[in-house]
Amino acid sequence: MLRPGSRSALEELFAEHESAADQTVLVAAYAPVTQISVLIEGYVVRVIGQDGDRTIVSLLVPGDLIDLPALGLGHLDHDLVALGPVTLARAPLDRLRDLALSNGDIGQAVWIASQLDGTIQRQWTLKLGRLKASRRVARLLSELWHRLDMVGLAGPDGYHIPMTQQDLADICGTTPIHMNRALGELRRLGLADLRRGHVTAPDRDALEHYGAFRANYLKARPDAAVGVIRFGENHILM
Amino acid sequence: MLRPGSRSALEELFAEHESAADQTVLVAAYAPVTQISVLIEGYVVRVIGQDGDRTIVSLLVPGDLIDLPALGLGHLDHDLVALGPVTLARAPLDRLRDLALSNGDIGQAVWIASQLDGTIQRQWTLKLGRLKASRRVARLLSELWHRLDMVGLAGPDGYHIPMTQQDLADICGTTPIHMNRALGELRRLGLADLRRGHVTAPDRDALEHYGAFRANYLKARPDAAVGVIRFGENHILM
DNA sequence: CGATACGTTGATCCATTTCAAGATTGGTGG
DNA sequence: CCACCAATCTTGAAATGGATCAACGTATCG
Repeated sequence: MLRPGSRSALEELFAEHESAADQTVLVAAYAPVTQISVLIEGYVVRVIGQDGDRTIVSLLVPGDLIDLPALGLGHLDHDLVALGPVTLARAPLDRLRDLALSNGDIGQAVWIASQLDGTIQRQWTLKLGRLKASRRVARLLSELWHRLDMVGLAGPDGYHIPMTQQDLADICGTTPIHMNRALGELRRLGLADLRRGHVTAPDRDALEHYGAFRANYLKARPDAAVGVIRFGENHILM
Repeated sequence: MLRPGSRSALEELFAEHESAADQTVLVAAYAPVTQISVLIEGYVVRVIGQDGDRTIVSLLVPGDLIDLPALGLGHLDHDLVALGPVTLARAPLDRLRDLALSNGDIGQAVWIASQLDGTIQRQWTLKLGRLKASRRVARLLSELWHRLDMVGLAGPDGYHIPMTQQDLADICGTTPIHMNRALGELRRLGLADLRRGHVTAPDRDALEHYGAFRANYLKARPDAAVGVIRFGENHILM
């Protein structure tokens, strides 16, 4: 758990807010990174490749430190692109690094954030390696539902996220045409309905089961340092 | 670059050595992790799922900190399994964490190691999402070649690593039967030959091109803290 | 009211899985 | 040293998943 002093230090460090429009490239691949951002509102994707053959390798939700992979390396191996309009809170990379290295529980919190990201990435690798398209989407939707739950952005019957079928295809490694049919199958099976970014599912367990999803990988040990930071209206897990 | 004092502190911390046989489960998924290990000799894979539907989500080579993802979380979301006989150097998790938090350049080195891992993981996600089987193997072999080069374990014409076709299939998300045909295609194209763990490729550039592999993601910024630690005969990048 | 992006559907071809069987290799005990 | 066993590798044929090409519906927003 973050100590109150650490929490306020972080809130102060991330005081500067910023907005960006849909499709903005927030950080370009291999460009020097000097600021670390917390995603406050909206969604961001990690993208590798150009329009013709772009792949979305991660999806970030409010509360995520989006350019954390650059903390040690100084750059990202991918573009960060806004999925819909976004709001960020920025902090100088140097100052966050110093804070993480000098303050035990902040260092711990940043480690946990980084490694939960790694866990999710491995599960994406799993998803692509093992499942067919309709099960990949089911799994993705299940994972997102849990992650959004953690920051209070999901309802009991579903949630909203501005993804097109093209985006889903880029995430699940299929063509948009096939993604369309995969979504059709989920509807036909009564597992999930996704229209213009609105995800609804009558039976969450059935959806998770179809996507071979188990939520356990999204949780740190109970004794791990995790706290809640407040940014204006929003409170963010960290 | 690691300062000499930091280097000797690490060498002392990882003084305890240990060996394990092929297929040993070194660390089980979701079990508490109290020690962090550097892989000295041999290879280790991160495995999710049982024998029937197991997936290899990462492959670790000498020099890698194999249970680093547990540094913050306290456990791993996957099993660590020896691929062939291995030698490890172990350190208590607490002491490494304290060292990383109190000593700037060690903290930096551990961050870099962790984030290079993350980069590789994203590129695996990419590999599975975009490429067909024969190109996936080509890419995997290219990546491994570079990683082994970094620790002096690859030759000019190839390298050795004890992977069966079943292992390759588990890595590339195919059936072993199809993996066999994919390897056959690489041979037929004159790009790579893999027999009993011996990888040879006459034209490295051609192999990398076929696998759409660019080595840039494997490198940290030049100013990043990277050093070499010596463990008996072996010297390890860090 | 028309652009324009997004979603839907059909037909054909290629990649991959699945089921089934056989060949090669490395090691082990007699 | 040979015979045998078990694991690994190889090959074939049929069925499914997914890509590709092409066309058409349907929002949504100036």
